[in-house]
Amino acid sequence: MSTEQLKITLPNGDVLQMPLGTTSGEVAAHIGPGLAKAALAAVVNGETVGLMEPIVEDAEIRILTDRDSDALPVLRHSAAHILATSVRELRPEAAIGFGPAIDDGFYYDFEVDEPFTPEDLEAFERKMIDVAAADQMFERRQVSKSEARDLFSDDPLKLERLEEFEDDEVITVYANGPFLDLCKGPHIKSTGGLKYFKLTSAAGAYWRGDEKRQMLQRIYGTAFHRKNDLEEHLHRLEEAKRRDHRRLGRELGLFQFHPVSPGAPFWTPRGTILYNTLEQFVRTRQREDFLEVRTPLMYTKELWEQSGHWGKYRENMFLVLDNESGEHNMSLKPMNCPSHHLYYASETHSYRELPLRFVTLDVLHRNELSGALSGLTRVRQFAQDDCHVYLREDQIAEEVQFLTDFILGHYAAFGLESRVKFATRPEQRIGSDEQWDHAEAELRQALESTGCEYDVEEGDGAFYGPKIDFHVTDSIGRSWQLGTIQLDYSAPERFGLEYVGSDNKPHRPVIIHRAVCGSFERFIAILIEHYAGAFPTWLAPEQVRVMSVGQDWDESAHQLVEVLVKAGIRATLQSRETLGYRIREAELHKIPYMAVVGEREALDSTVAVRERGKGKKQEVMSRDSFVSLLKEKISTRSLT
RNA sequence: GCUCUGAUAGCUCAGUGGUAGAGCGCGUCCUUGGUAAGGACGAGGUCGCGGGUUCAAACCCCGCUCAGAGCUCCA
Repeated sequence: MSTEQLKITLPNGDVLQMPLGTTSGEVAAHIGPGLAKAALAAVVNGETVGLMEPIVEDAEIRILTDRDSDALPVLRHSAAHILATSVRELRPEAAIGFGPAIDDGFYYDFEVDEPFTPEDLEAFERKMIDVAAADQMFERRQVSKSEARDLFSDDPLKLERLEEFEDDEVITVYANGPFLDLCKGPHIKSTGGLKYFKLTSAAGAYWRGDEKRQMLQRIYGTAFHRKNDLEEHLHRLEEAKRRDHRRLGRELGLFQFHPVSPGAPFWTPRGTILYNTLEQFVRTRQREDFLEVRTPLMYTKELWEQSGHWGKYRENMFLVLDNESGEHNMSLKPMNCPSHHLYYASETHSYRELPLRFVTLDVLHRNELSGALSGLTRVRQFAQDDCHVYLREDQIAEEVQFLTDFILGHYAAFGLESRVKFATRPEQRIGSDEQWDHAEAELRQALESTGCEYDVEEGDGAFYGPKIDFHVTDSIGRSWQLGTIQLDYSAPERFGLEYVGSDNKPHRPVIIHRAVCGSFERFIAILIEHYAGAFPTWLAPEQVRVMSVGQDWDESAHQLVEVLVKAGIRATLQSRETLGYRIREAELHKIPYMAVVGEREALDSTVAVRERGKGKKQEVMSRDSFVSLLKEKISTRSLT
């Protein structure tokens, strides 16, 4: 029997002739011994596969080494198996669930009687080192479903998964040493390929993510090809901890929480300045093109029935008892939309008036699950910079362009980099396919016309319409979803909204939901972490800390404070303790400017200015120059 | 909400079935300072709340509250 030849195309365009059934590992070896050694996996016709898998058709092939980010999930998935191998060795009674690679690493779920302790994790980690040292091969096998049933007869969770396959389906299993898993792979060659890894945490997780099913114990870990990458990753985690807004919020005295109102922040005087400054910034930017309205915080259920919230969102609403009827037939508002719709409907509108943009910064309440609350990023009471635009269909493109510029401009003011995502129809939705086709086309075209780059997220739209989501990346590379532009054809129907067209006939407007900050609370949390608490001058709760060298110069220092305050600058005097102590205190509180007054400065009306984080490098300037410098920084909202 | 972990001074945390500890912060006094901690003394705690076990509970057990991690990634 003559061997059939395969055409193997390499990334550089070279074509190799290899026999049918050649493995990608053999291809790598054919290219060179260096590559064979470095090879971890391969991409064959777009699919990531292990090196031992035979190639059965002509293929474009790319060998993955530790330089390819595509190779990381393979390593991490193998790390998950090595973890399970170790857990099975130390805790043989543990039933194995799933163990995939995830964005930052991997996890594996186990069903055990006793949850894992930190000591268990350490023991598993040590055992993983042994397993890696044993250099067990990852062997891929294909079996029938009934064979698989025998192989996994002791693994109830695997058996459950197995039953979801067709009876004649070929099942792939992977074995390394004593450990066998139902797994499509691919994996690295052998356990020895795992060198730089760490188990990070353990927590409960529902079997198959279903809260009605049993709780398994999940172990999280991460793994990298290179030591440097692991160290960088761990360093990033440390850095995130250092910048945690909950910690900085306490240290800098910005906000507090109290058990008597879970999920609702208390803003301190400093935090309130920060909040108000942000709010004022938002108001200033919206003064010309938006109409701010204040609306009630509480509504009867009739409104929520009309908006659809009573049916779909009631679990998240704080219902209020009406003493007269004895019923919970009112609710604090979780969103502003219905009140804006009501206001729109209260007058007859001409097509000439549109677009109309109503903005409300009121307090909203949403009853989030207690376990979901977290600092300022997930709260029960917050305020959105919430806007609803009422417009004609022919205005959509122009409006989306306007709003997109507006939103991106907001993030740029804080030095936040942004990314745009276009989210299309979700599975659960209202409205006909024709409506969706139309809405998506409109929105996409509008987005195209802005010229900004965007990713498409299929199925991620709101149930009433497609949307554009705005994500920002903070200074340590974490991504946050903030702003949104959502097209809504449904609410105008529900609320019977109309405008009078040039034909003197009623027409239905379209609504765009728009938020920029998301919520002020969350946005402030992001700012705190982004700046690590060192706010630019215009945002800093205290902008200048004035200190005298000694009490003899207190009077002079006090005069400087008065000049600064009169100029609208947030300045305070600190004259106790030694100068060194006060400098340290001001640095730790991340106050942008320290202004020192001593004999020299008092005599010629100057001030010695020290900038936060710049150490001893100081500049002596006239008091007028200092005031001008500060005014310039503040009015331009300088980020430096 | 569910699983696990935790809750001790304003903050960060140590600690033990038998009298409550440190550092920082705070107060008073001394020091009168030139750019990241001057010194002395002192005040401050129903050890989260409620029950139980015990001669004795802040410590052991149960419940509650609040907080933290996780509960989307699918052989």
